[in-house]
Amino acid sequence: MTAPTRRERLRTAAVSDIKDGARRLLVTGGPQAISLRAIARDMGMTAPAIYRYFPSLEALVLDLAGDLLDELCEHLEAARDAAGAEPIDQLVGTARAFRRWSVRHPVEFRLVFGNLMPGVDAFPDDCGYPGDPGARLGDVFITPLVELWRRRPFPVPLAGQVDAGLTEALAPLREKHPELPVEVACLMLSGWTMLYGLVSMEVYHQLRWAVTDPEALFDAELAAFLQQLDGGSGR
Amino acid sequence: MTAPTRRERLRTAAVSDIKDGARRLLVTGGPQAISLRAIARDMGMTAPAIYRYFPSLEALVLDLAGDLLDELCEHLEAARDAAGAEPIDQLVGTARAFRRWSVRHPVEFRLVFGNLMPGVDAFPDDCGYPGDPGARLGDVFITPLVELWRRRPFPVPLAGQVDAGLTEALAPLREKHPELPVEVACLMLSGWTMLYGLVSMEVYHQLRWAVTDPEALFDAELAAFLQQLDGGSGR
DNA sequence: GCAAATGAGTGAACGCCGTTTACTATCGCA
DNA sequence: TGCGATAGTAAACGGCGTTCACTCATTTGC
Repeated sequence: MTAPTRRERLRTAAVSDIKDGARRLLVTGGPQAISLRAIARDMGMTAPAIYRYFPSLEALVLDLAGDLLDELCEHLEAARDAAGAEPIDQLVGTARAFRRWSVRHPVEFRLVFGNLMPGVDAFPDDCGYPGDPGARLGDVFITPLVELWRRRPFPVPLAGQVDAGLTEALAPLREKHPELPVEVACLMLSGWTMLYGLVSMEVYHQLRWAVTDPEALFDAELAAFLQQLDGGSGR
Repeated sequence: MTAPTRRERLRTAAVSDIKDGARRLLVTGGPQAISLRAIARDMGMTAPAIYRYFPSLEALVLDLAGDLLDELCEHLEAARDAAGAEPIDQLVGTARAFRRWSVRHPVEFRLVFGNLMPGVDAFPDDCGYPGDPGARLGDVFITPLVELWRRRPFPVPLAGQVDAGLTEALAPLREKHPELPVEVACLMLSGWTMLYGLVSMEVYHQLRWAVTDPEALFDAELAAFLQQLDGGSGR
């Protein structure tokens, strides 16, 4: 690892200037407002210059989405680490942080999770390799849950009710966490579905017909879910 | 109601031709591929002619989204009515039909639920007035559940655990269905969250990292939810 | 039956956009 | 000092939504 040359410094500065401009446009005008010409205008440049740094607009947006996902993951990891040593507290903190970030950054949430372009997606089909941002997001939630199960296996609902077909269908998830019984994997997915469903409905304003304060609903559903993981510990 | 004039017939025919073209572009190229010029080209016309029928591209897409939502609702109502007289069977049929339609029409699902443009949304903030397509979608699921509760109130989880804040937050939903206890309203929302979350994750390919066969997971989660509504009936 | 009004459609234009190409000036290194 | 790599430019192409002035057929009212 050698010191970056002057050229390299200028280049990375330009790259981050471009991405800053893209994000500014994203936040003020939505994903559609990101355009090479507008970014270049803001920087006092012409549009073709950006092609020295990104092969296309789509590549730029993809890169930006990756940064945003990283930012979200750091936010979540910080919240988890600040929540104390109890895995269940870590789950509460991480879930609340996920909602908070999403509600405060609705446009960014849309870019990362909204499947706006093919390829811009927090969940690539194959997110197995280490360092993959999708896997990183998953791990923030999975790690405390696995630790909770390791410390004190809780009485899992539906024990023994999961049939062979579902067991086989869950193969990708189970390969990554062979230590978990299939019922726990199932419970985990159900929790993630609830979390993702509630947050995206709130971000997209699809709960207003039913609920005035989405946070109250979120906290209640979160508590109900965690109760399932808390086999008679008397909390 | 008088018979439509020749002019009116030609006009409605042109309108539906335009929307057919828009949908064809939507299905083959995604929401971004809908363009006035492409629609006009397919019809052997020029783009400005479409402004005789729609005030803007956005209005056209909004109209198309409304049609698609109606189509989905009809699909769901047909499935519900075909599921027999038992409310719980109706819920199974409707939920499965929702997943089926969404998986088979992923681009349409995206246009209706994906919040692509401000205003294109199955869930307007105020969907109270009768005939509203958003309310119609809700009713397909709510009606059987209300009927189930009317026939045989089931032991509801969390009975008495819902605090005043959540009760107040659920006001919009409860005003529409005052006969339901707040715990049932809460359960209903939790079911819808699961349904919507699972289906949109499947449509957006955000489950591939965990599951090979999303239908198996869907059926399992659906069964687990319905079990909560089925207080000891021994089904 | 004929003139006026209405409606549908066209072509040209404006200002956006992504992207490519050819060209120029600058920077870093030998 | 000179040379290659790099960053930037201007011009152009084709596509887009939208507006405007205009033509032509159809309908309507007298």
